[in-house]
Amino acid sequence: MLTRTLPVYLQDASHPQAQVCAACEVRRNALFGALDDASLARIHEHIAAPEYEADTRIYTRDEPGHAVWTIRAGVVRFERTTDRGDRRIVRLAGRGDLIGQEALLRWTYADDAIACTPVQLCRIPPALVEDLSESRARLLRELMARWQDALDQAQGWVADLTTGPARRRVLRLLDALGRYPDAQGRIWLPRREDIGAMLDMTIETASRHLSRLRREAVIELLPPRHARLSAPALEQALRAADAD
Amino acid sequence: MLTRTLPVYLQDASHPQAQVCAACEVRRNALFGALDDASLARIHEHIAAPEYEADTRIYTRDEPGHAVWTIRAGVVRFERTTDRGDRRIVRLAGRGDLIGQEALLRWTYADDAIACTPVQLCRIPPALVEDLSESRARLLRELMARWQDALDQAQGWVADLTTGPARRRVLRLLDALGRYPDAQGRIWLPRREDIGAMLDMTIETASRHLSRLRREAVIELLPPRHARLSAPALEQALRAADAD
DNA sequence: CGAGCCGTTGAGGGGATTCAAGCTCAGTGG
DNA sequence: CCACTGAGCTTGAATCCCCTCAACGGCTCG
Repeated sequence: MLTRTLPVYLQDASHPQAQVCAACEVRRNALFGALDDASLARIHEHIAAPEYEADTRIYTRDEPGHAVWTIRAGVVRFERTTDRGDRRIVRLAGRGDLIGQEALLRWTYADDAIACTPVQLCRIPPALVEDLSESRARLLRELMARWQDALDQAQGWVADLTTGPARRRVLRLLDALGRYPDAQGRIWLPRREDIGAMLDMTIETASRHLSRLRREAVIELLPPRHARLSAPALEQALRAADAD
Repeated sequence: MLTRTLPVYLQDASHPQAQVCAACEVRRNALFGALDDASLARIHEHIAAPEYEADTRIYTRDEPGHAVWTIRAGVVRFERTTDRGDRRIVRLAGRGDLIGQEALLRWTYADDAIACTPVQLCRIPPALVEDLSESRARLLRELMARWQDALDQAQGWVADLTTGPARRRVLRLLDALGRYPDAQGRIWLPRREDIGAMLDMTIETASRHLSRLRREAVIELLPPRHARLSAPALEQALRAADAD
């Protein structure tokens, strides 16, 4: 059955994974669809095809990334735990998607990856991809790092800025804005309408909470569009909001 | 002043951008920090250093990407408009960050990028990066595409699944899950607790809205963990929820 | 059969939205 | 100089949606 769909020169390849890879129905949509059959033949022996049951963990956040995977079947979810302690699912991935790309940078995984349904994967060692891109490796690594940073930020945004009551979301936004101070140590404070667009709340709710934080001496409003934060007060307020 | 910090062989380079690039204080953290001075000298003449005032647009969603930028100073926000018509800010970027990476794939931009504060940028044509990575171009392109897809999904998650009242968020989740049907045309339906973790709501709220959608014949619950959607009813319910 | 997990439904309270009024401030023109 | 205007922000009151707390039913499994 299977061999009838294989190119002739692969029909009696020594390694059994050769047939699995060459016949893979998602290959044309998957990462290694970009490779020709000859290149594929060189690497297929290093690729495993593990399966996971529903609700089993594929990898764990902060764990060193030893593999990147392609999803051949099933649904995978990415989870994070907020400082407040509650679990947030920040993304889903399905057939044809690539997961654990951090491993190509030799980074630790940025999320917990867990099977939602029974899943079939292709497990690819990072060295395999690195071997294929020998030149300008440093620039490419930098580029991939930027991409991963952006993705990490986007997922962190979900976990931090869309979670919990309005006061907590405002505090976390101020914390994030505190990382971009200007020369005078002030932060850029968005218009209330923009805060609403960031945190999914009305301008009235944003205004009420900022006013309250001003009365609590967490923030000093410096209109227009600027403010000064009290780092200790902010940290304390964040801990209080996360504790509850 | 400036020339004193330059390597000798660059001090009298013909193109003025040579000095700007070589002296750039963010260079060691920025994308082209990975390049040596010789490579940098070859490309600097193609890099512009534009500035934007606050609240001006750097690029627009769906516009063909003709450049990728590094942020030298200031804060940039990424915006999307939900189907419902409201504006959502899905990410911020600051000094040292790379924005508009889609352009390296010759894709259109995935978001509106707008300056929050006055910003100083480095504008890099995609051809420059492509010239530097001649071999295995297709695999690298595939890889970058995966990265961008993941980022796009993460930002779309913010815009779609964390916006608006609970009923709307549940509907959008069902719509997303509808893209991963199994062989019987059923979808994987998360446990109520997982729906809560995805949409930032309690299991009771998730259950109430699913029950209501069942009574409205939008969804047929097939416990455990599965369901069947009525595509037309779902679409109609989505439009109704977005209209309001 | 009882224990435990998962899901559903109800009652009550609290927080966010909605609707509305009034404020500051910059720009404009009488 | 000051009235006028409009944008942005603040504050209040009423409403509504969602959360909290609680009880209960179906199901699996020891």
